[in-house]
Amino acid sequence: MEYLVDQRNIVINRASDFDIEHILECGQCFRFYKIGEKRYRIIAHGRILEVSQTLNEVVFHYTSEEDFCDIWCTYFDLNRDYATIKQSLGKMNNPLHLAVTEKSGIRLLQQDTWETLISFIISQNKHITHIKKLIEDLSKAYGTYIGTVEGEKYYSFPTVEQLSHAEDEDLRALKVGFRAPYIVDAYKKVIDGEVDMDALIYIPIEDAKKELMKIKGVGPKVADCVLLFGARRYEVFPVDVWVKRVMEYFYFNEDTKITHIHDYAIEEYGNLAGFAQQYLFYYARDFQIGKKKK
DNA sequence: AGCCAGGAATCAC
DNA sequence: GTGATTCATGGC
Repeated sequence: MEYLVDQRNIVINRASDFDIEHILECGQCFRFYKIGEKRYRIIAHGRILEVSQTLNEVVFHYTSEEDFCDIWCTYFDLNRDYATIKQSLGKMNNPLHLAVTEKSGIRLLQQDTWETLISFIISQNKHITHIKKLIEDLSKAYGTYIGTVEGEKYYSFPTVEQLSHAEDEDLRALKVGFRAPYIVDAYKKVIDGEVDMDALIYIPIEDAKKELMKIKGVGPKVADCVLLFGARRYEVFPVDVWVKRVMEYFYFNEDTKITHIHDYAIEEYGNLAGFAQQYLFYYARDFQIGKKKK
């Protein structure tokens, strides 16, 4: 996308298929804070960024042209043509058309694989609000101090090395509960090379999934999330409670096994499965699709 | 107040 | 191999 440099702000006019609220609130990332209407503070790649959006423009605040080109352009996936993706998905069937229309500003962030691994290990059986808190606490305890904005101190997500200083009991003190040994197993296997995070980007998708599932506490769903949100493997389809509900609601009309939903979606959506999943997930969660009323 | 959460390990058969 | 139970915690 074309952009302007305005002092320390980068301004994108007529940003297409970009809604900062959709991008951040769709459940793919956790380290962001809403500080106003369509204005967010984001912690990523060891930096603090603010993004605001109005009808005509998106502004990346307090950054440089260098960081915008080297980091944020990639992070926000700005060079991908989402209009074509949505067009392809939208004409597949009605539910997808509905989801991509309603959540038209989603872009899949290119996040750090290590951060997504630990984040989604933590995510299991938890509400998103609590996941965000735990990741923030983990960053405060083991990450690097980045800076202070409006009296608030911010810390980067801990590296493998930094997190390796946390023992099981330290992690339990941070209230990660039964996930503590999972986090320990993750950094051990990454440090000793038993799990190669860098290879996830290019090895065959089934091998990549198996590689991640060597780690205790990493099953099919967490592995798929790491591959989709960190390793930009768009051919996966993570199935969580919301995706299960929305797929049953729109496609199956009865209780359906997760494995069947997964295999069906992979077949149906092909190399756009990951994108389809994210539109569906956000749509389902926002509108509480398929959730039992009290 | 109690239910449930962007699941996975473990156990029972 | 499939299905039920358990796990730790707190937001809603």
